Amino acid sequence: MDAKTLCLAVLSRGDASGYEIRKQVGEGPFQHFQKASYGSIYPALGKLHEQGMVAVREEEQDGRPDKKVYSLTATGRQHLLAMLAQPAGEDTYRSDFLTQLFFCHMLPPEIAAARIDSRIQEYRDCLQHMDQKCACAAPGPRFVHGFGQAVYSAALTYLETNRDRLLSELSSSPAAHEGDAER
Amino acid sequence: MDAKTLCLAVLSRGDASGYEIRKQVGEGPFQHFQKASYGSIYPALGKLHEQGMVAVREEEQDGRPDKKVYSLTATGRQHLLAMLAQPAGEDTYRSDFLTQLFFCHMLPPEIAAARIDSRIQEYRDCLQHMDQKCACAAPGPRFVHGFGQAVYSAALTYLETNRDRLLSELSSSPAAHEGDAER
DNA sequence: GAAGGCATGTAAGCTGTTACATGATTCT
DNA sequence: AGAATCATGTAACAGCTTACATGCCTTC
Repeated sequence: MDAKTLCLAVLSRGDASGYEIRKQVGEGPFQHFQKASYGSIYPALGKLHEQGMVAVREEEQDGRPDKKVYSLTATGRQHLLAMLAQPAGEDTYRSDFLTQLFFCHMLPPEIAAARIDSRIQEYRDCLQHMDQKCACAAPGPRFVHGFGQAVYSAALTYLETNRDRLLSELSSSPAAHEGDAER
Repeated sequence: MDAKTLCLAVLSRGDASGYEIRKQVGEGPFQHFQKASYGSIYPALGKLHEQGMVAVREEEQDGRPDKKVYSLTATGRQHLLAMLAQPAGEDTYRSDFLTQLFFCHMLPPEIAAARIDSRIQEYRDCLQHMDQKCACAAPGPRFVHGFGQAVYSAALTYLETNRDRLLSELSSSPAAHEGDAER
C-alpha cells in the first residue's frame, strides 16, 4: 500500500495534518502493520490535493506553527473504497532478528542470548502498551487489534519457552564461531 | 539486511549460484523472513566479488546453461560474522490485509469474509508446507522454524475463532459502505 | 540551558522491483 | 506445441529513507 492510499485511509477516520497522519501511522493504531515517514507523507498529500482527493484548510494556532488540515473529498473516499475492495497484496515480513538466530552457531552464545532477551522484553512492552490503549470501539480496529495481540503473545511465549533449550544446544555443539572469531 | 549481506549469509551454508541463492531466499528456509529478487542478487554478487568477499568458479553443465558458483572467502566470512554480531534492526511487518480489515465497515461484508477465508487457507497451506520440510538439524534453523510455526498457528487460530464474530458485528452495524458504494 | 514536541517541507541518494533480453531443455 | 525450469544479467523506474532547513514553545 503506497503512501497516498495510506493517507486516504487515515483521513477517512477524521481530518488531520501531515504531522498527525505520521503520528497515527508511526505510533497510533496502524503502527504494527504500516509505516510512513514525513518524506513520503507530505509529497503524497500534495499529489492527493492536485488530484482532488483531499481538501485543505489552514488552521492558525497560538503558540504553535500553523497547520494544514486535510480532509477527504467524495472523490477521495470513492478512490479509497476502490483500493480497499481490491485484493490485497501479500504481507511483508522481514526480520534480521530471525536471520541472526538462524546463524547463531556462528555467534558467541552470549550474544544470541542477549538478542533473545531483549526481544522478549520488547514483546512484553509492546503487549502491555497494546493492552492500555484497547479502547477500540469499532469491529474492524478491534479485530485487527486482537490479531496483533494473538501474534505477539505467541511470539513471546515461544521465545520464553525455547530460549534455554536453544542456548543449551549451542553450548554443547561444535561452537563454530570460536575458530573464526578469534583469528 | 541488504542483498549483499543476505548473499553472504546464504553462501555460508554452502556454495551456490545466483539462481540458487534466489531460490533459497524465495522458496527455501529464508522464505518467511527475507526476500530478494534477481535484480538485487546478481548486482550484489558482482560487488561482493569486486570486494573479495566471494570467489567464483564457472561450472559447465550439459543440457543446462553454465553456472557461476560463488563461495565465501575468509574476508567474506569475517564480514558476515561482523554483521551477524551487530544489533539487528527492527523487524518490518506490512499488511494490506490488516489495513483492509481495519476499514471493513466501508466494505461489503462478503468481501471482508472472502478476504479472511482466503487468508485462513493460505495459513493452512503454509503450515502444512512447513511441517513437511521440518528436517532441520541445526539448532538455529530449528528455533527459527519453530518460531514461524508458532506465529502462523496463532494467526490462523485467531482468524478461525474470530471470523464469525466480526461478520455478525458487521451485519448488525450501520453498514457505512452501502450509501457510498452504490452512488 | 537543553531536549523534545509541534509543524512543514525539499532533495539527494539508496535500494529494490519490474520488465526486458536470451536461450536450451524437459515436462505435460 | 506450450509451459516451466535452469541460468545470467541490465536498465528504467518507483519508492522510500535520511538528512537538511527552519522556528517557536514547553518541559525538565
